[in-house]
Amino acid sequence: MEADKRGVQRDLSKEWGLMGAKIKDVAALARVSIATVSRALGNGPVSADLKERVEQAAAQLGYRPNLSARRLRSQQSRTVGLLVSDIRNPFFTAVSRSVEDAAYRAGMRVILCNVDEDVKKEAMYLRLMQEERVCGVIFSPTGDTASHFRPDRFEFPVVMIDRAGPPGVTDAVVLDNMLAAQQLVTHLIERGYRRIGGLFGNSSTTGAERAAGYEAALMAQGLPVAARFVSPNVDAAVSAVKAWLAEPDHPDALIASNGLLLQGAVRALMEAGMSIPGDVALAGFDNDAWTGLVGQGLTVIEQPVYDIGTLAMEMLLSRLENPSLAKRKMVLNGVLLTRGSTATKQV
Amino acid sequence: MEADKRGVQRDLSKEWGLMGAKIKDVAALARVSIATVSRALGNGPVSADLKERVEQAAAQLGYRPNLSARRLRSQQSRTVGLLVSDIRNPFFTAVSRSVEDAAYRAGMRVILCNVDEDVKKEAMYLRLMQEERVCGVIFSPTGDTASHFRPDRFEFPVVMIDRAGPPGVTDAVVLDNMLAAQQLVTHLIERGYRRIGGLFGNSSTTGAERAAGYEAALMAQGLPVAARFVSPNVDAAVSAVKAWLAEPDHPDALIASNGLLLQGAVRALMEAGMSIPGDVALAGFDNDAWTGLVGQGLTVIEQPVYDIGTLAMEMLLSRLENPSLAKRKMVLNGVLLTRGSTATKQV
DNA sequence: TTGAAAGCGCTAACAT
DNA sequence: ATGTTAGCGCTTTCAA
Repeated sequence: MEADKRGVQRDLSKEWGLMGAKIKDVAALARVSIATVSRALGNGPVSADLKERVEQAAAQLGYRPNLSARRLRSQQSRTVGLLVSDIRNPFFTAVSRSVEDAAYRAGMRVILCNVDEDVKKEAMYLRLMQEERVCGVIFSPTGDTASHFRPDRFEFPVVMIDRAGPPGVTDAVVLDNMLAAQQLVTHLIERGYRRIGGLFGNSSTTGAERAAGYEAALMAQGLPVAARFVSPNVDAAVSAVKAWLAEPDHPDALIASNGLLLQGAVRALMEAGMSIPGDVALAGFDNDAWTGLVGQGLTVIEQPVYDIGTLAMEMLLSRLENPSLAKRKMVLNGVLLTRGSTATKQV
Repeated sequence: MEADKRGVQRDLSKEWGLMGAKIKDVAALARVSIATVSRALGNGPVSADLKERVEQAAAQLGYRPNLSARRLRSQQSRTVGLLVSDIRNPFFTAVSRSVEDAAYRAGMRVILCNVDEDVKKEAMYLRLMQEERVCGVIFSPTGDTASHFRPDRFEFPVVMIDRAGPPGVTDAVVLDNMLAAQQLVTHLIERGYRRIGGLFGNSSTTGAERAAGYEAALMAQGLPVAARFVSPNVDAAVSAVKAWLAEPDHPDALIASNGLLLQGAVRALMEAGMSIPGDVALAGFDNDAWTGLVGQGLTVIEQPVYDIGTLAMEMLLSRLENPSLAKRKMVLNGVLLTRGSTATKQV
């Protein structure tokens, strides 16, 4: 033991930033026990001079604690998982930034997983979250996962974002989708449009809710309903809208239920040589950066993206502190941004 | 606060019932040794019937191996880190998707970290990568990190993407930035533009290289050089371009060195009431989805985004297999997509 | 305040 | 082919 200590010290003092130093190397160099090192680097009670010695030794060795060992021993991962349905959707990148900010403020790490609207990947990632023993997961469920989700199968609490399941199953932070869609439709009606088509994602509760709001608003005015459901990606929207526009009595206004579909709608209209709003008015969800740059700008419902992430994280932390609390669903409101794409209809 | 967090963990395990089954529980239920369980679930030599029994027991208990324990014991994380400079930049989300695809094909996980063009965050994440004991890191360095980077301070190999440091320091996959910028400038000259301004990111080698190509192409033709450098974000570009346009002899064409700056330029032009390309022609980098939707479309250099991620991952894997290989830099070529924003100048 | 020692859950030598 | 056992690097009792 004595010999060991001296030997280590000799070897290490030569090296300037020896890689792969372990806690016992630091202990040897600082001539303290490994327990003292652990306490000095964590927040245990250590005398000032020992703490100083330990920190110096750690710095000299370039010591970095092994997180696997730490997590195994302490049984805490201080990590939350974030499963987003599609990383290419700016809505989710914005949310993930705020989740990460909030997590770091709370001293937690984030594992960001891109489910890519793929149920298999989603299941795989949920399994991974268990294997990583995360404290909790913020989750935007794909397809009908939201309705089938069994939180009792997981050892961590889940906060759903953007898409929620049945009430009382998990916590959730969502937009008031029905209201938002109604606002959009009402706005189009006020601007003089009567044949209003709706393009919705076919793989989320969000799409369904927005479709419901769309229908309700139209039926309240006795106007015809024409909702179409497609995969939530640009290409699917392009084909759907192109086909639609080729029909004789196509809509004179369109709403798209997320940023990707909205983008597809714009492309389809452009490729069909139609003007916005001259031939077809257009409105949608998500105030993605580009929506202000197309034509006279696109009218959209802006979601409070940053708040959604922050609130989801807060909800998760409060759930961790108080697991027995009743499940909560937080409903936020979007803001209608009126732009040129829904200018008053010219007759 | 500290006690709170520890308390939280204890409560959780009780509250969520299902105390995670461990390998010894599976062993007990299957009436085999824990080593047999480990082998049966991994790929050790196990007889068919025991393997069957183990798998059944594991399924029955909902057993999930503890990755921290596995990694600690096996001394390998099978994880690569991916540090991107800005997750809001579609270039990086596209790259991250391909990195992830390639990683999973190789049986590895990815930790995606958003550095947010912040050197402090970057240093923090590099530290984290060490603590996670990742096998390697794919890294888009911020600011002048690329030139100062000391790979010998890290225990893992690094492949830089998008931005490379001095030759021979790390592996890298980059675009031929000089050539691409020259192509853009040459194209504008051919289309009749003579006062060509350049807007470049001030915090990356990429911006600098593209500026160099821009200057070279102009000087070769004896045309005036007017390069400006700004933070690589939309708002900075908007202010810079607005101020520029207010000057008496402002450019009649502009190139922007990435998708974010290009977006800012479009906004500035629109807000200044200027037409593209009538008042000012515009071209840039990155074929982001929206660039085809603005006006008559924006002329851009398209990067092989998916390939960049795939190649970076391949390079990392080959480096892991053969650490002593000489450092390699792979240079890819962009493709010029000509669109309406650089239509021939009208006199 | 400090140190010795017992594991966290798992894999891999080494036995059988 | 299967079981026994020794740790991986760390945190955290328990003593002193």
